[in-house]
Amino acid sequence: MPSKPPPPITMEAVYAAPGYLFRRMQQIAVSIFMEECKRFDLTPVQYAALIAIHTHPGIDATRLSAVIAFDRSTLGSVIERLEAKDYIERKPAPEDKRIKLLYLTKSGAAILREIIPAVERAQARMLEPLKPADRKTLMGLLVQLVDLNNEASRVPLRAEDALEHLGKGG
Amino acid sequence: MPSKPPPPITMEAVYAAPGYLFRRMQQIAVSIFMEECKRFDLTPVQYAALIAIHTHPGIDATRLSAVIAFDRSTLGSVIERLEAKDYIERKPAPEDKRIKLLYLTKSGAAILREIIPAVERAQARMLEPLKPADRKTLMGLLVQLVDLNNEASRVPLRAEDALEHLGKGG
DNA sequence: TGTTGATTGACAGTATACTGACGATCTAGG
DNA sequence: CCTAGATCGTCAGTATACTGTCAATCAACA
Repeated sequence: MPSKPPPPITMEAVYAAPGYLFRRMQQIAVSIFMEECKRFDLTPVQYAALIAIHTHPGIDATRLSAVIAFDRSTLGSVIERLEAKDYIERKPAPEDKRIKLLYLTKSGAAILREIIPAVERAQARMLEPLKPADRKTLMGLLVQLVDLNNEASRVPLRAEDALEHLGKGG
Repeated sequence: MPSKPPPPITMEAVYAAPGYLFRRMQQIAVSIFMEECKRFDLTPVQYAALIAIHTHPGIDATRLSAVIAFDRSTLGSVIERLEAKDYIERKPAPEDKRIKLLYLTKSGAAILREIIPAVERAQARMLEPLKPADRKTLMGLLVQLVDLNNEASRVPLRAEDALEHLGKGG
């Protein structure tokens, strides 16, 4: 029986590959986000971090990285920049000298309120070319895929675990 | 009539946002690619560049950036690294002193042949958690979305345009 | 022909993203 | 109490990704 021939080396194969499409779509998404939000001087990553700190005041950097599925090393510089812009502040934890707790400043809370409409517009624009039914289908499949592939990424999302020690009386 | 209330600020909203899901999926895709291909010392981007140079020998950096939808600045360092690994070589164009033409070396052609099965495995693994029918649906929608949003990215894909001057006799 | 405008590759600067390592610190076990 | 292991923030190193700029070069036009 004949063995399967090797796949042809063509750009068409690249253009149809999941990895290529995910990278391309991410580039497009960032581009649209930055365009809608350019008057705010906030990147998508910085936005996600602000939301997480707003939702969980007093979170530390390691737990924050688990909540938004971010590399801890990368997060260090993100936090630094947010602090430099006076959107967040770091306070040492009294009971653990290793930890620094993160809080939104008034400035940070204000920018968050202001930027949200722009973010909503950006998110809508990313899917706009699709028919409404297709948007739902795509998002549904993506949520599934990201969830089922969670452990495949270096920094899996640990939304609940990360918060056990945060005022929930775990 | 009552105006729509502002959306709540929650992590759930972030987790369901297209931009967040695209970023997350890209992280996962890169992670899987690197895992399957770690013995080859090639990144996803370097792989795409090699394929494009293989398909279009003698392409220059600017056209290459259009063919794989890459920033020209970024591409400079990618080319540098591929050249340092002796997978490609740069030759000055005789009729235009600004341009350097890109060619695969024997080493580059060899690594390409060897890595392809690993890349195929990686691409398959990214979609593996979904049912076969859902994989097709997702890829179909993504291809559409990336194509229809092409102009929204800073470096739109220009597959055909870029090759008008390359042995096709315009 | 000579100048204008566009293109090419290169560079500096910023911002993710990941690997691996490190000292400081905390926790558990003996 | 004291040490072994774990955790925390940080840092160095590499690799995308984008913005903006620059000199060299080329093409087109007056």
